[in-house]
Amino acid sequence: MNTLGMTLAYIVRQWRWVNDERLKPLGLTQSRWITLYHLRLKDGVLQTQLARCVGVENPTLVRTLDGLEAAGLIERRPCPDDRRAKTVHLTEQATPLLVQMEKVLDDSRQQILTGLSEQDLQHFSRVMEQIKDNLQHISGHSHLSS
Amino acid sequence: MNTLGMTLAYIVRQWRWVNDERLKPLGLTQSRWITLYHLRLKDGVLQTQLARCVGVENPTLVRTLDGLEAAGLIERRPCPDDRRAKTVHLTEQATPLLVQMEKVLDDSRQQILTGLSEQDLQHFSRVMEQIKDNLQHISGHSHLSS
DNA sequence: AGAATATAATTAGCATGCTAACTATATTGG
DNA sequence: CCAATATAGTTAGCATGCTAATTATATTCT
Repeated sequence: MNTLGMTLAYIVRQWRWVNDERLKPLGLTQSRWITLYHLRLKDGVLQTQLARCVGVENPTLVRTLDGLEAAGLIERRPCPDDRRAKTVHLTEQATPLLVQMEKVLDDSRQQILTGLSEQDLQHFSRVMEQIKDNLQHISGHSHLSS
Repeated sequence: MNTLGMTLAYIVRQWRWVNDERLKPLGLTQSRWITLYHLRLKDGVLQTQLARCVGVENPTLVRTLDGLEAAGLIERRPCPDDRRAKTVHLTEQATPLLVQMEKVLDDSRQQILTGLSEQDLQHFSRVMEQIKDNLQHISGHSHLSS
């Protein structure tokens, strides 16, 4: 029956668990890592834009950023063009962490996708994209930017 | 890069959102539905076994069952063989709901998987199973029973 | 210009996942 | 038989997703 959806949810939870476990020594969690990952691509974006990239709602990102700011890994600066807005920046302390983080998560990814050919993964990704499109069509929004 | 994992997580959240939205009129949520679904297959199981089927930890299930019990959809009964344990049972009030629920979620599923052939889905499921196996190998546990 | 509306960030509070620690009972080993 | 250990259910508290409502500032329309 709907085993597909349930299995998918289970995989996502397990994947997060593995990542969280391995990021613990670095003082990171998966949600923090994802945010840093997107920040590295677009340092200095507005929060709202960052939330879109990460694929979460604004209040969700606010809390993640609070944590990262407290940990000294990012900085929020007032946006000169718009006094409501803030831009988000990586700090220097973040740089070495990013490298280690990358390595840890590449390892995880490789282990998790062991035994799957490039072709398998391409097919899998195509199906995922179709499902994502269908969902966005249903729900109306289209959160994710990238 | 790790877009695969992030896309997967996003899909799961969106899927849940769609289901929750549509189950709202029935007073249900996805987690409650999943629990009822498994209960229908194995009415009268022990909580711990049910948690395994659902694929969540015991405390997570406890809270879901609290909600379902308060809504009059399930019943916890003391287990005659083991005074620590309880068995979980669907109530009569649950029966009509199960039918409606099933219909709602079949519709969702069909919409969400629109445009994908049987073959696509089989391939997709094979890859999912491989990923699940890899994750279970990494994390040591093997929560999910079915 | 000024009123109405829209947008950026935040706060508050809910849902659902988790681990750690507790209580009551079973089971096992000396 | 009884002490040590294991197991079933629960509680407490954290993480991370969400929506609704707030505050401050921009934008738009008359």
